[in-house]
Amino acid sequence: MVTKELIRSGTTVDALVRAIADDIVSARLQPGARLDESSLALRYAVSRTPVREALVQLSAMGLIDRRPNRGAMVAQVSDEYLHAMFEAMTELEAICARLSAQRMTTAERRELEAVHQAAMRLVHLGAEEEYSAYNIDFHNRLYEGAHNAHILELVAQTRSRLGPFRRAQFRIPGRLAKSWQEHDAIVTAVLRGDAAAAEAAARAHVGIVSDASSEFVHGAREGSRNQV
Amino acid sequence: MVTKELIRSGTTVDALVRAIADDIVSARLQPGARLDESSLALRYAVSRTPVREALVQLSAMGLIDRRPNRGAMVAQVSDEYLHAMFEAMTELEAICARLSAQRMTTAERRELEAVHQAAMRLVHLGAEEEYSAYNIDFHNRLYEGAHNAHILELVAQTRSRLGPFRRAQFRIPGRLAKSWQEHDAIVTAVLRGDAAAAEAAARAHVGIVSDASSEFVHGAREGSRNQV
DNA sequence: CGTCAGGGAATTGCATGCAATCGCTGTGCC
DNA sequence: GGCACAGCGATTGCATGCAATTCCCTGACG
Repeated sequence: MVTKELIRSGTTVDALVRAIADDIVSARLQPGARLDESSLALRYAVSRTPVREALVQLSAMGLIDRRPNRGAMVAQVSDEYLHAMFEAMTELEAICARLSAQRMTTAERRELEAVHQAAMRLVHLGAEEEYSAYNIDFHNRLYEGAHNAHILELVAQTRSRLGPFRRAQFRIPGRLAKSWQEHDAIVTAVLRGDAAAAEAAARAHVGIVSDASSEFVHGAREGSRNQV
Repeated sequence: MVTKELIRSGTTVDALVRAIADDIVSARLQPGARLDESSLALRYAVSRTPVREALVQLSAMGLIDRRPNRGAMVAQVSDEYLHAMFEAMTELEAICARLSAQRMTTAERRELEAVHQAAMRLVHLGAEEEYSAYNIDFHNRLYEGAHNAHILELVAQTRSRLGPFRRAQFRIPGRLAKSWQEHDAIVTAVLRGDAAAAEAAARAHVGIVSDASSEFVHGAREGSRNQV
């Protein structure tokens, strides 16, 4: 393992959290991998103290599991818990869509539609990378449109924990067009201020994403069963 | 400030987290109060290292705010954010009620009804303390009946952060009977497996609790306005 | 041959010490 | 009289060292 330069923007601990979280979300560190303090300290050229604090934070985020006197490991997410997170995400998306339909300002609605319409081009081009960026932007707008800071936090948390299981969503053929059409249904309902329709559309949308990701996960795991 | 004996069941850090969190939730430590590491270390007769780790955890829980090189203070919750938390709680309760109606096992349904029916006596007696315990039990059963571990976590988090603002709910005259009747509507719907009715009943119930607590908070603050 | 007890290495948990940063106060200048 | 800057005290941030716990390996006994 090569020694890494730590980008110290802010405190050392924050930088460590970002670095390790990134390694986990990007699957460079796989679930179950042990994280011993000395190695991490050596690797990032810091002492064990900030490493420990970073591990505490990562544990609070749910990205790692820490047991007293037993060290830390990348969180093992059971199939059951993974399903629970996707289900929770579906519910949160539905709530945000409903509240967005009720509460978005005129400016927010206008921008949502603009971003969404602009993305139609990406579908035709089949630009997966760019569409993925738009997809994140689109959902963030729905989360923020709900005008509820706490729900925004719950969403952010759940999303970050789902991070390791979200890749390759748009690799499935035809997924881009389907996603855009589902977004379109949400946008239409939100613009009309139709809360019930927005909620229903959001629920249908995320449900499909969940299924796709879930299948991917099962494939990648090659049938192994894990527990929390 | 008197030195406290720390009940070390588990690790020192966990005990510290529990002790400090309890002080915050029980309002012995008021929002905005500074938490300097040396004082806490002295007070609980430990070194600054475990205190720091405890503060990191409390910060992750949202109970305190920590700024680099500036120390920690008990979280200042703005009225807006407080409202957001109550609204989020309403949504979570609604989800749990709906899922409980769909998913509770026969045993869970039976126990829910038994606990609920037994509490009728407490209403007649006006036993606020005991009713409060039943209330927590009742809601926990709904949260667990949803059979979704992640949503359970989101609920636990939100509840703990709402802790400081939840006291004295049942001091309002007639609140016990009203609460029980609202519970009754939820129980009836859940037992029937009527998801929509359960969700609606839960939404109505928590909404009222929120209002009651919110009023209490405003009174206690004597009109002072805070920010996150 | 399997099981259990004991000892040692490795790792975590906590204490302590030093360096760095922040905020406050006092002084000088405009 | 007010504002800016420098120095100082206090507090946080990080490094290091020691104590405590766990885990694993070895060996003896059933």
